[in-house]
Amino acid sequence: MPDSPPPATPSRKLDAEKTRQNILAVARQEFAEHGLSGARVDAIAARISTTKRMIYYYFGSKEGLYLAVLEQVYGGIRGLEMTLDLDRLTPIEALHQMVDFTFDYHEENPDFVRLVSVENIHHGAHLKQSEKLRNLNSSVIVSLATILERGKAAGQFHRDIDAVDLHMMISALCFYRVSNRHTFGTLFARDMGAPAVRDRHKGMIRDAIAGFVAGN
Amino acid sequence: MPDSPPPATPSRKLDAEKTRQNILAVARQEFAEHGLSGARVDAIAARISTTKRMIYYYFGSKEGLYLAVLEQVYGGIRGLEMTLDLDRLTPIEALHQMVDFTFDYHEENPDFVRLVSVENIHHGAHLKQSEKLRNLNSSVIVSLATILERGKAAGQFHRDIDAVDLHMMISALCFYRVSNRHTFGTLFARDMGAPAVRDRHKGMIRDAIAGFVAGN
Amino acid sequence: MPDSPPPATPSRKLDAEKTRQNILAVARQEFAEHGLSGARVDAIAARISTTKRMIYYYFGSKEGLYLAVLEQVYGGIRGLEMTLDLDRLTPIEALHQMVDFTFDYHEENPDFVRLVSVENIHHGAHLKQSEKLRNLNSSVIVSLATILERGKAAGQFHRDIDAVDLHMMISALCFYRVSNRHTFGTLFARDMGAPAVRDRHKGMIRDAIAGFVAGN
Amino acid sequence: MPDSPPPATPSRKLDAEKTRQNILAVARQEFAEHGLSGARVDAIAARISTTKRMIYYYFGSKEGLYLAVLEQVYGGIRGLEMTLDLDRLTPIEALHQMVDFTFDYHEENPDFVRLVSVENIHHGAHLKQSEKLRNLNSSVIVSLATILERGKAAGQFHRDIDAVDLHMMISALCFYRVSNRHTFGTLFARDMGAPAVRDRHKGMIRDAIAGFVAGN
DNA sequence: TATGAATGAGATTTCATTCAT
DNA sequence: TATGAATGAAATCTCATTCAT
Repeated sequence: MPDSPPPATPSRKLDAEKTRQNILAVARQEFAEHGLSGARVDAIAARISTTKRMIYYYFGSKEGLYLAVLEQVYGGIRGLEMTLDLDRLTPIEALHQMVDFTFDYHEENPDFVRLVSVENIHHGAHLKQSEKLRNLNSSVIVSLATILERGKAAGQFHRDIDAVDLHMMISALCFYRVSNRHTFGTLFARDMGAPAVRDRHKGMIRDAIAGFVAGN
Repeated sequence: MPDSPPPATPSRKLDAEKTRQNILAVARQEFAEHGLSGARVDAIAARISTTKRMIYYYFGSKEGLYLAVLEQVYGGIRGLEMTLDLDRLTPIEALHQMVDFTFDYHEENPDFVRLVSVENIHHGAHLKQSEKLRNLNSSVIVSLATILERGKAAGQFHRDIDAVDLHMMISALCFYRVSNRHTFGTLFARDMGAPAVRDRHKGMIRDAIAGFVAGN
Repeated sequence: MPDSPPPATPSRKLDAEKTRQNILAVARQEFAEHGLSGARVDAIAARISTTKRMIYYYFGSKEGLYLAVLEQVYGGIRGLEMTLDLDRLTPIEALHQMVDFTFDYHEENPDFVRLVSVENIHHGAHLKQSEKLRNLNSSVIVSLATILERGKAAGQFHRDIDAVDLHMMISALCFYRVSNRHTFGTLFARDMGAPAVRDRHKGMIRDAIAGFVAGN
Repeated sequence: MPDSPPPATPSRKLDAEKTRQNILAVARQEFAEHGLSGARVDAIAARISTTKRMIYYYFGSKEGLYLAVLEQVYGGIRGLEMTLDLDRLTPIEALHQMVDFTFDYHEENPDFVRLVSVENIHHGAHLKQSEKLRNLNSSVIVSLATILERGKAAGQFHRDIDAVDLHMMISALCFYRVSNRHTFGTLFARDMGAPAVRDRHKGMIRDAIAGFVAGN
């Protein structure tokens, strides 16, 4: 009785948070791998250290868990975007940096790409319904707007383009390579994961975007 | 009474084919709407005049039906691509035409876009497994290669680019707008379906591709 | 018009009988392989030259077909039994001959063995219901009775045994080897199909039966 | 109220095991009665207090359940065989005991006989696939080998016979009476279940085996 | 006589979720 | 807070049989 009483509330809370994160990490993989409908609560349960009941305890339902995954995953990229320090670079360098970041993030996070695809199959219903996600102010638009402004002021960019549209173009080029890797790769006999292909594509996209913004 | 008597013996066969096509059309919508896992055979059955049993009679399984849909849908775009007559146009006009076709096709066939997304969530497993689909050699690559060659010969294109890579860029820009419509539209408060937006994007993509291929 | 008009009714009938036999042969294999419940009408249909409809046309139902198979199969062994000519042999030789015939028939007709097993799983319901089968007078009992009588008269057999019981013993020993081949063979690591095993068993059974009937 | 309060925590686990056993017992009857293909999961469910869902919860599939039944049933006879204490008997008494045990077990457990027949219709596929069943080393072979050895040493047995072959003969004679009860009984107008018949057969088999092993 | 299409009924199996302790 | 057992509802799929011509 005198020795090692169970530590009080704080550790409990830590354990709880750890459990939550454990579930979330496994769920992310499952949802990314199989989609919302295709993922199995049982499969997630089988891979976590606690029991299936905890999923419902912490997240209420399969959809609740999916939403939490979505929030975590979008939070991740938004957080990283904010760490970009582009003001010290020239407009062209900053734009290259932006493209490189976007390219690398998609390349390195195929789960993110897949989850966004999944969410679009569901018409973005969960994203629309999540206050947290709707309020995610995307610093990337501000960053791009600043770059465009500075480039124009410097006489280097002549294209009249909206920052959101530019972001869409960059995203499209970086996203598709990963999202459509399997169909495109199969139909055109390309190994979309090969390093040489990746590097070539990165250069192409950088050039295309820079050339486009520069205008003529 | 005198007009349109039921056709004689062949009617049976026509009915069978009609039934098949009927199922296929409904299935396409369901799979596009809910994905492979999310689609319900019952829901498809409920929308056709025959019974659920017929689905299995004609397609063997839910996956067999999905595969048939995929084959039909890919066959559709490949068929249209072959009708493009670009040889009479200048290289620049031909490239514009190519972009316009690709843009319009994605814009007008969101089901195609969604089905391709769905297939990628499944790692392109069905596409890989279908001999019919693997043998679909895309005339679009030949067309693009010809355009690039002619443009270079005419001194109008300076970019050294592979036709497949160029096709990927065009596709990416046209696909993403539709595939990621919901998440992108929500996060950046854009109505991706608005005619004005559509026209602006079409111009942007045309310019970006033309500029890129021209090189500098 | 003058040349080769389709031959009239007789050929029709021959074709019909041929079709019937064709179906029957395939059905026998299917029922022997999978049992009554396990056999698939579709599988049988897929293997016959005519269509599935013919099965129902000729046999009425799956059960009707099964019954026809059963009748054919029992008719086969009963017919052969009647060709045995044992009267010219000594009682002991005749008994040996009887055992050899029974042994060989089971060994060479595993389908018969399997069908009888299947029918027993169904409590012999079809056999009981078939007038044709109930009326199959088994000459084997008469043959055995005669052998026993002659052997006793000759002072060679001392055992007081009923011909039906003797037939059961012979059948049991010959049937089990084939019917339980898979479980027995697996549990006791014996290859029940090996020629050496077969020959040894045949000798054993002959000896056991002869010894038993001789009495002591 | 005062008596038999529900047991505390372990009750859950006991209930689970009870549920499992309950399903197993009913399934045994169903599979014995209708075979693997003919048995209906619904029918099994209808006879137990819990729902059909539980069958899948505990056994995974219809085949899984069938396998569990098979393992239980084979375990049953093997377990009993091990309780035979034959060493204190004379070789001849021990052999009689062995035959009697085998005879009685088959007579009293027609479900076992039917299940073995069913499994043979399926080519022993499940037995072969079950590690548990493949590892059931049958003490009966050792017992028989010992009896044979002792009998020979005592100059009472002169037959050179393999214990496995001897086991096959005993099993065949005991198994067939039960397995082929319906067809044999019908074809030869014998009530195979009648006590008088049973006793006569038991004596016959005992004599036949003893006489065979004794040799002459 | 022959046939391809069709089908109702019911089979097995799956799944997210909740209960009892 | 935690857990193993349980479950209703619905999903996919199968099968012997019949229809329309």
